[in-house]
Amino acid sequence: MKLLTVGEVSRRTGLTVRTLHHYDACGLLRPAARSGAGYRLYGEAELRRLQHIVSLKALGFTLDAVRAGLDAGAPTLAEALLQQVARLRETIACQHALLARLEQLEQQLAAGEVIDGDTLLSTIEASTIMEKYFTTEQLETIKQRGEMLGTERIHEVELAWPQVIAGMTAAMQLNKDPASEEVRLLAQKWHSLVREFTGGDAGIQHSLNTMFKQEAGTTQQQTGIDPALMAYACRAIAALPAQA
Amino acid sequence: MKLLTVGEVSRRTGLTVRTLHHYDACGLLRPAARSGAGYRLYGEAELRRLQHIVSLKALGFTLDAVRAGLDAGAPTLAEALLQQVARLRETIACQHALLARLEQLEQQLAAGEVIDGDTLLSTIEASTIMEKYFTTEQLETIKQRGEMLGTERIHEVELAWPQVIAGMTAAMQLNKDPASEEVRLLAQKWHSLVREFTGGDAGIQHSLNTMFKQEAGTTQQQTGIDPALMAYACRAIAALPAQA
DNA sequence: CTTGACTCTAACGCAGCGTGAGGCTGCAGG
DNA sequence: CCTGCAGCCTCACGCTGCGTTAGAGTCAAG
Repeated sequence: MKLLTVGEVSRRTGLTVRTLHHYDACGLLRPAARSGAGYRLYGEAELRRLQHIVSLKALGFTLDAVRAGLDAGAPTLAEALLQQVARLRETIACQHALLARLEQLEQQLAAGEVIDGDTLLSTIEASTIMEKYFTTEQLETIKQRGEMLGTERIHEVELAWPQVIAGMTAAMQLNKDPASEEVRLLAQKWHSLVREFTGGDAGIQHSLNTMFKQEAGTTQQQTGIDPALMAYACRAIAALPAQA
Repeated sequence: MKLLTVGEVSRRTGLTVRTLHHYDACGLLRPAARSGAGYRLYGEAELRRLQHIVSLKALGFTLDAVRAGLDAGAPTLAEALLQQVARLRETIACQHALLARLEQLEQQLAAGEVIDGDTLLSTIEASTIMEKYFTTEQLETIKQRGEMLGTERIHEVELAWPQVIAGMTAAMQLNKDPASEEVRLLAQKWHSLVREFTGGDAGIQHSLNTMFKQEAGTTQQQTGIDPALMAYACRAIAALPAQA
C-alpha cells in the first residue's frame, strides 16, 4: 500500500500541484493521510477518485457538479449527464448564431471596400439590432431574398434609398400634401423599395416597423429616417391608389 | 444638448447601472461630465459609444478587446473580427466534440441496463481515455466499425474477452510456454478479437498499444489486462504460424 | 420637513485555478 | 556538521464582468 505525495500525483495525472491543493481545499479530493511534516499523501482510492474527477470535468461539469455526482449515486450522475447535454446543446446553438453573424461580417469585409471605421461599426450595429427585432426564421428569409436579388440589385437599392429619402424629406419640409400628385411618385418608389426588403412578408414588415419605432435614434443615424419622416411617408403611401 | 444620468441611460439601453459604473471604472466609457453632486452625466457621444460597446460585446469580445477596437482604428477592428471568428470556430469545434461524447453516453444510458455507478463511471472514463490516445479520425473509424458489426456482435465480443483473458492469465501463471500448442488457441482468439476492434488499421493498433502502456493502471482495472499479461499475450501471438 | 426615488463610493463574491511570498523538510555532497 | 537544492507547506492576491449589499448623500414632490 503505497502513498504518493502531491508532486508524484501531479506527474502521474498531469494536473498541477496547485490544482490538487485546490481540490483538497474545496473538499473535492482529500488526501488519504498527512506525513509527519504535513505532506499530503494520496492512496489508490484517491487516485481512482481523481480519475473520475478528471473525466467528469472533461465533460464540462463544474467542480460542484462533479462532487455531487461522485458523492451521490449513479441516478444523480445520469441525470446530471442529461442536463449537461441539454446545456451544451443550447450554448452550441448560441455560438452558432454568433458565428453566423461574424461570418457574414467577415464576408462583407472581404468583399467590400468598407474599411472605414464608422461604416464598419454601423454594419455591426445594424446586424446587432436586426438580431434583436427579427426572429431567426425571418432573418433566414431575408437572407434568402438577398441572395435571390443578387449583389448588383442590392447595390442599386442602396443607392436608390438616399435619393428617395432626400426627396421625401424635402417634400415634408415644404409642407406638401402627402396625398398630392408630386409626392405620389416618391411614395411609390418608397413603397416598392420597402417591399423589396420585406418580400411582402407581413411579419417582417411588422418587425421592421417595431424596430424603427424602438430604435429611432440609431436607425435615424444610419438611414436618415426619423419618426416624423416615417409618419409622413406612411401617410403618403396610405394615400396611394389601391395596389401599384 | 441634453445630458442623462446613469438611471436614464440604463433604461434606454437595458444595461444595469452597475454595468455603467463598471465601464466608467475601467475606462471603457467615461461620462461626459459630473453634476455638482457627483452624478455621472452622459451626452450623445457617450450614447453612441455605448451602442458600439454593446454591439462589439454581443459579438463575444472582451471589454479589453472592445476598448482596443474602439480606440484604435478600423483596421485593428477588422483584424480583431477575424481573430474572433477563428477563436469562435475553434471553441465550437471543441464543444461539438464534447457534445458527441455526451450524446454517445446518453445513448448508452438510454439503451442499456447500465445504471450502476461504477459501470457508468468506467464508461465515461473509457471515452475520456480514448479521446486522449486516438485521433478524431480514428475514433470515427472505430465508431463506423462498431456500427458495421452491430450491437449483437459487440455484445458477444464483450462476453468473449473475459474468458480469453482468464485463460491467458491462467496459462501465464502456470508458466506455460507462450509458443506451446495449448496456448495457441487462446492466442488466436485474442488476436482475432483485437482485429475485430482495430479492423486491421495499423494506426489504431499503435494507439491502442500506447494507451495500454501509458494507462496501465486504468486499463488493467477495466479489462483485467496488466502489462505482464500483455507481454505474454504478445509473445504468444508472435509465435503464431504466419497469418491466421 | 419628510418621503421616496435616485445617486454616490467602497467592497465582497463568483469559478477555477495561476502565481508568487515566505518558510519548513528531506536527502545528497563536502 | 553544514550547505544546497528540490519539494512541500500555508496564505493570499489576481483574473472576467459584473451582481449585490451597505452606508450615505441628493433631488423633486407633497
